[in-house]
Amino acid sequence: MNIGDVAEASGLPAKTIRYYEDIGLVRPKRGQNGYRAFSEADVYKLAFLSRARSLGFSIEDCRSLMSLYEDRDRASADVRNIASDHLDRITSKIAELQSLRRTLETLIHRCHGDDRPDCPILDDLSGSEATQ
Amino acid sequence: MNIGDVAEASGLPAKTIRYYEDIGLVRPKRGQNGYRAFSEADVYKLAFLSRARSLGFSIEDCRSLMSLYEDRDRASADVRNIASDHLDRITSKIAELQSLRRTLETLIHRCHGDDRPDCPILDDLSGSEATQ
DNA sequence: TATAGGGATTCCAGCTACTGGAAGGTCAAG
DNA sequence: CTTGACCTTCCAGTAGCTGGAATCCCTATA
Repeated sequence: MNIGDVAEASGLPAKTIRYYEDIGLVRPKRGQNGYRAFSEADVYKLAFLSRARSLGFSIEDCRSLMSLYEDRDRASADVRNIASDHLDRITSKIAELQSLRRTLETLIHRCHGDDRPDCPILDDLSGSEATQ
Repeated sequence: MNIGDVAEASGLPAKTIRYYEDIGLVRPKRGQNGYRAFSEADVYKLAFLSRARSLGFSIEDCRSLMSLYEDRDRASADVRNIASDHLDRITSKIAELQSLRRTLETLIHRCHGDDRPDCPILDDLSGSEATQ
């Protein structure tokens, strides 16, 4: 299979697939013409990567998950740890963004938003008023 | 004021302040020794930037906010628009992360997390089961 | 057979917003 | 005069791609 077909099958752009090869996530063979020749297993791996990335796992997480996936003797706890850590990061990111949102909502609410020049948002940013 | 003092006063690392000068967010004068010589206004600007960045505004947002801040005739609506757009981005990011979190929670919950090799998380990633 | 197109290849650069580090200049204290 | 803290510039790297240029390969049609 050529890269174009694999791109379609895995849902990843060809550019991304080349990049994944660069960083050693997949190692397709090469045909005589120099084209990458992907096996079914490669396509599978790329689909796996696509799904894992869409779940927000980092490339390094994906690398670990892939090697666990390929290790038929791994403990499911290892996988769960990676996922749990990821979940924790997501949870704190959500909390952080929610706090930000509350602050912004307050500021926006206080700003009359017309063509007068005085603006509580800028006042807050400049430190002349304490918010948050 | 030298960069070290400004760093302390504004809460930004010296490296970051130099970077902000590079990209034209501040333009401190220079002393005879080549050191940056920051005015009170510069310190003010940097504190403004620090606060805006901590609220998650992008550098380009900050650039706009700063120029609005310096324009005594600007309409508060302009500021409010930037802040509202930012709020919208934050809101959708939160929703996205929450959806991710739900999926991950489900997967983690289904994984027994012991030293047996079978793992629903990897099964999902490999596409052998439909989740989400 | 020439050519046109659609793919494939490599490599280089750029995105965001810094951050680390090296090599060196400056200043104040002792 | 030396020491150490501070400052300078410049280069490279972070994450994860993405765009683009120059070139090559394959297939089909005139």
